[in-house]
Amino acid sequence: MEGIKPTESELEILQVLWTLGKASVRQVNDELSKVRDIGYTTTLKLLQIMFDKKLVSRTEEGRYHVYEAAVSEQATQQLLVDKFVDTAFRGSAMKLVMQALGNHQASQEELDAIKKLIASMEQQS
Amino acid sequence: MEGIKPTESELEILQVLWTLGKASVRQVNDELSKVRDIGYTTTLKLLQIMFDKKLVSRTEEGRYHVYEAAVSEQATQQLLVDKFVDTAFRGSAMKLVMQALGNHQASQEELDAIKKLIASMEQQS
DNA sequence: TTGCTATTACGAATATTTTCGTAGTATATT
DNA sequence: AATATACTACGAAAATATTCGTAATAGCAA
Repeated sequence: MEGIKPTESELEILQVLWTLGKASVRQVNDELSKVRDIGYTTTLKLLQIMFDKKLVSRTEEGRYHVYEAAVSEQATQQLLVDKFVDTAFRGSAMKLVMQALGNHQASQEELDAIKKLIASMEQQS
Repeated sequence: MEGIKPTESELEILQVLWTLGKASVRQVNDELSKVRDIGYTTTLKLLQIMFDKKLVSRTEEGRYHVYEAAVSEQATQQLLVDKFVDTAFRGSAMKLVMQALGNHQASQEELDAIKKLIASMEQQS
């Protein structure tokens, strides 16, 4: 079903599409341009490549194309986390969790959510 | 002080060096070969590139070189996590934590360690 | 000594990713 | 109608990462 890892640039675009839902090349490019220098045709080309890879879908809306993410944020993030744990943490997801947890600010709500998740994990075993 | 992100292949090599401590090109190559096909001169070249980038240091031991990681595992992982959180989780480390936590096995010891860490974070605020 | 082996240096081929120029086409504007 | 504008398609340049071949050198074995 899944399995193809987006490149950095492709991920950037997916972020935009996950936020906007549907978007024209122009809209995507406008969003990217807020963050960094990028030409219109670069964005276009990326979307075309992603279309070939089936990372995005598109519909002809009149004369234009409207793009949409074809992979879910959840599934993609899971894929990336899995690979990342392997390459950067030698397979230890918990080391990653500790590292991420230890070096970033977390609100009480977030901490509560994690505690709840841990509690539910302890149930199972 | 730091800041340069290793490529995938470079990270593979760092993993080996973090495990072995010091190692010759031959030793590093032997380790990599266990995992995937890679020629000796490829490993050599990578180590030379990493030496230029100061990711590894080396000493002349007789006629050959002995390499050693010049960046710590901790610091490198932190760098990678930071970038990863940005590109894959739009800056939300907690989303990463939840995702990693939710989809991997964790022993009771690991869960306890995380609970302890969370408790100490709650203290601070 | 002569040849075999293990090593380093280095250039360059290959592969991958990112970027953009140019051409073609359709719509809007004057 | 002529021109300007907004888009798509596509090839290819540029940038980055990976791979390996070849040459030079030093030690070792015969």
